[in-house]
Parts: sequence; C-alpha cells; structure tokens
Amino acid sequence: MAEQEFTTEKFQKYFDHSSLISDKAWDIFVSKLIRREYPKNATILKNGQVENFISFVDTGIIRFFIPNEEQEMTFAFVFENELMSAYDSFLMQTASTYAVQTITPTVLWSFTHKSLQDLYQEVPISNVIGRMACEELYIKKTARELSLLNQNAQERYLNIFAERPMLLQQIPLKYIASYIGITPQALSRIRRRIS
Amino acid sequence: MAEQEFTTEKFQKYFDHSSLISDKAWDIFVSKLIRREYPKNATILKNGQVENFISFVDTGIIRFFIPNEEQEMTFAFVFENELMSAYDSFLMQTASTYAVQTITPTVLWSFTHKSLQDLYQEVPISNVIGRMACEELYIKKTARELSLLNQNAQERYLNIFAERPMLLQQIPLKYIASYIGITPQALSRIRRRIS
DNA sequence: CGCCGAGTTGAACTGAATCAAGAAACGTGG
DNA sequence: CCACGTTTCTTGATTCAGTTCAACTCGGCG
Repeated sequence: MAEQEFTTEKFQKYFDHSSLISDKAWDIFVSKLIRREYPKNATILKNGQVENFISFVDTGIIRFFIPNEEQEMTFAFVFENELMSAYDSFLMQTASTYAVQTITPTVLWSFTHKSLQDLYQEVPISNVIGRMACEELYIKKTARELSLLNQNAQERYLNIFAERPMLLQQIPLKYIASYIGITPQALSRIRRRIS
Repeated sequence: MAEQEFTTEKFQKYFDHSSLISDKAWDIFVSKLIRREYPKNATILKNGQVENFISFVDTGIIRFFIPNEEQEMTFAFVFENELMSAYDSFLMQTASTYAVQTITPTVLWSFTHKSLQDLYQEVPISNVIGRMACEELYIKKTARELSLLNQNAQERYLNIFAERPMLLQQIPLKYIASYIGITPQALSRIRRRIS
C-alpha cells in the first residue's frame, strides 16, 4: 500500500493522545487516508471548487485567501499538526468562496467527503474526526474574531510572533499583513518599531 | 408533557425543511427538548460556566459578550430561528470565556450535552443536529471574520441594517457599536451621515 | 421633579491607509 | 554564475476613519 511507504505517525498522535481508538479502527482509518504532496506555492483548492477533503497537515504551511478582489486577502494559516479544510464548503458541499495554497512544501493526509461518510457508518468512533475538525476550526475562528475586535495590529502581530516565532520567517510579510488586517507598509513600520 | 403545551413547530421547520426525519425520530427528539424562557436582559450563561445546551431560538434576541474588561464587548447576536450555543465551551465542556444574555424576552428549545450524546447513539440521524449547529455557527463566524477584515465600520453597519432592519431597532446602539468594533460615538456619527 | 443611563455632538489626537519612490531579494534565462 | 527584471520590503508625506475626552440632550423611572 502506498500509505505504508510513509508514516501516519503524527496523524495518529494528533487524534489519539488518549489511546481511545482500537488498532482495528486505526487500520480502517488509515486505509481511507490519502497522502497528498505539494511543492511550495501550489494551489490545493481554487475558489469556486467544492472542498472534497478534511486534511491533516503532516508537513508544511498553508494559507487560505480570497483572490480576485483588487488585492487578495489571506485570512488563515494552517501549520504542521493541524487540521485543514475549506470547512464550510466541505460541510455543505458547495463552491468555496476562497482558495487554498501552500506556502512551503506540504504533505497532507486526507479523508474525502465520501470516505468520511462511510467511516461514520462503519466505525462510530470516527465521529471524533468530524468533531475534532469542527472543534479545532471553530475554536480558532472564535479566537480570531476576538483578536480582530479587541486587539490592534501591533498586538496581533506580537501574538503570532509569540506563538510561531520561526514559522513566521517562512511566510511572506504581505500575507501576514493581510492576515492581520493591515497593509504591508503598516506592518513594515510595526516591525521596525518593535526591533 | 410540558413540551406539548408549547409548539416546537419552528424548531421542526428549521431542522427538517426536506422532511428527512421520521415521525418516530421526531418524537424522540422532542422528548429530549427542554423549553427555556427568559425575560429581557436575563443572563443565560455566565462566563466561567460550562455551556450545557445547544438551543434553538424560538423567540427573542440574544447577545454574546465578554464582560469584566474595562468595557464589555458584544461579539455576537442570535435571532429567532437560529441555533445558539457557547459552542466552544459546549464542545470541549470547559469554562466559557464569555457570557450570554437576552436582549428581548426569549424562548429556547434546548438539548443538553448529555441528551445530545444519547441521541447520537439512539438515533443516527440526530447527527444532523450536531452538524447543522456546527455548520451554522461556523459559517457565521467565517462571514464575520471576512467582514471584520475587509469592511470598515460603516459598511458593517449597513450590512446588518440590510439583513435585519427592524430587529436592529430593538438592540441598544452601544451593543451594535461594540459588535461592529467601534465606539458608540463613532456609530452615532455614522448613523447621522447615512440618514 | 430630579436623576441616570443612552445617545448625540464637538474638538483634538492617533493609527493606519494611500500614494509614491527607492532598496533588497529572488528567479529566470543567457 | 552573473545580469536582468520582477516582486517584496522599506521609508516618507499626506489624508482619513475612528478614538478619546468632554459637554450637552433626551427619555424613562424613582
């Protein structure tokens, strides 16, 4: 099997820190997993397409953005050991309003929509996957909403910096700027002020 | 049964617009529903408490806010025919970082955390409830994130106004201001400019 | 009747946008 | 491996939306 040439170790650690899931269930999970690999700056999902996957990021950095506006807007980053999906598109199986792209070379372990539905039927405990995806994505969005409401740009930048000091160096400033909600110029000035 | 004195009609319409759910399943659903009623300005959930419910708003307007900061911040409104929960607290069963309060007299139909877990076991289709809650809440948050990122205060106000012209009149301006992310003074000026 | 919170209005200030131009880094082809 | 062009980042000057502080109005309620 293709899967066995690569390790799903990180994936398993992520989902089963408390070892609730039997070996048998794991075998089924893993049999449905698809390994996807991308170089840097590769498009994972175009806006207008329907998201077909919930993916675990084994390696790499990914960004979500809205293109075609006068200037595109990056509104999310996903890092190693996190779940990733254009979740609203995935849930409703409707066209995504945003696009997804790699920033660095990326390896994903993905469930398709169909295989996840199958899993829900076959292996009740696989609900943890759907639930954890929802939890992770929802909690992140809540945190972000609050950050956008009651922090200013500099505070937001310092926060990201505190959480991901080194990863940040791999992300172009203009993406970070639009994520923070300011222009690249403004972010450049903030950076100078800090150092 | 207490439930039968009141009508769960709106609730049923909301969940079953395509009549997928059998009468039998509905009976089980309804048997687990708890009716909760509040006057205006009543506290539904204090920050620090664990959210025990996913609720359907039959009647009323509710706000979510973060208290105890120098000035509290309202970050969400929920209206009639929508689902409502301090969902991150509910999912993880951890203390909520925010509080929930009624703005107008309110009637909720609520599932407890426990009864929802039971339902998942007994009635497979009840997953639609969890999924629809997640969908609704997630999609709302996504829309809001984008609004906070690429609209200014005036655009955000006009949007709410377009979506909920009359409901808005029932919500104190200061709540709307903090929801939009500006001061009441600034919102007052925006209003004048518009009319 | 007077108080109090909510909303309005004004003036000074500030953080970030915009416009513009230069410096540094990056990739591609010769 | 260098030279070139393109993109990214920095810096400056100006403008603007929204904050802050302060005073005043209005409506509801004791």
